Amino acid sequence: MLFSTRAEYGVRLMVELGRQEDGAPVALSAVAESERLPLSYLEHLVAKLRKAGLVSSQRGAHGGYRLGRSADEIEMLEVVQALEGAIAPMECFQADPEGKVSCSHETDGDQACATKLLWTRVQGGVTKALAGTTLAELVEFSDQHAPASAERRTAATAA
Amino acid sequence: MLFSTRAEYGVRLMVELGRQEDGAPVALSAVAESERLPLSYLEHLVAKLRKAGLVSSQRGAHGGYRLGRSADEIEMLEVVQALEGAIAPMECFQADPEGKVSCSHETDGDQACATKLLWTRVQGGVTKALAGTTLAELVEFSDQHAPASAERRTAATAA
DNA sequence: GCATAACCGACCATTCCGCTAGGATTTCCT
DNA sequence: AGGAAATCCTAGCGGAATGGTCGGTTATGC
Repeated sequence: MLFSTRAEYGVRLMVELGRQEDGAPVALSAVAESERLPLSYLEHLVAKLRKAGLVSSQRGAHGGYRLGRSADEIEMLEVVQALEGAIAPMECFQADPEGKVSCSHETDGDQACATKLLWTRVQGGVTKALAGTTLAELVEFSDQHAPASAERRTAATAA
Repeated sequence: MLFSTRAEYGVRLMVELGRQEDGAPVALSAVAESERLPLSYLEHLVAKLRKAGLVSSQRGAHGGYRLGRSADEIEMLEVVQALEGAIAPMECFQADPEGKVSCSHETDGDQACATKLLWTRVQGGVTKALAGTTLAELVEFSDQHAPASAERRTAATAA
């Protein structure tokens, strides 16, 4: 498994927030209910998203969370990074912002273990996929394939 | 971390085997020494590679391991899969051979959670990177950047 | 027959994952 | 003023995976 459920749950959470057209904050309990995820676990995840500035919060009654900025300005790389930590294919692997990578096995002047070539490509593949997808895309996809969710959320209280 | 040290060590092992031009089998202890990896742990890893047919073994004195086929016919996707198991970005995610994906959240007729779009892209990115790299490439890279390793191996006994 | 090596299975310490619990704090509504 | 509703924070916990170790068995060359 490349990623843990943190990324899965967190992305679901972000999509749910993105579906809210008006600026009204969404309570975490509503997200937990409609996505059927444990509320107290979501609290931990949303904390990471908040610290990364991807969501903003409003405390107190009728409070909740909203996106930190417009959904089409949020690329999923940021989201996954906030949830899972820096993305590296391997323990020894560290990439600086410019995409340059370094490997901790490169001690004693010994440059470039052979695996570096491979992990660099993998790293490139996954970051490209993540950075090339915006939250807005996922929200749109979600609206197309599950337009009933708005009603589901209100109907859930009756069930 | 996308992958564990299993992939790292296992790939290093494969590269080391690939550097052996003649068909002579390489003892695991030699690999362990020159790569400075724990021998008994390597045994477990090489077992997975053998079961996948990526290496063949010769038992007894002067035995060891050699590549199951030519290095340029081994794509790294196979290697990593053998070591880490099926590659899926997420727990709920399963891809059949044709690349079609299914998500376990798609129960009760509910098709396609929004995250599926994202994970499909990620999956594509990493498998493309892995499948597009052959062991031969890594071996060549290794020969270029650390041509001293052959001498290092024999000199290691003196050190 | 002995050294060398591949094999195999059990175990083990540490860390991570997924989640719960319990509280404190802020805010709205009446 | 005083709930109720919500975010926030810290601590813990059971289970699984990680990254090994160890001891023993089998096969093979010299």
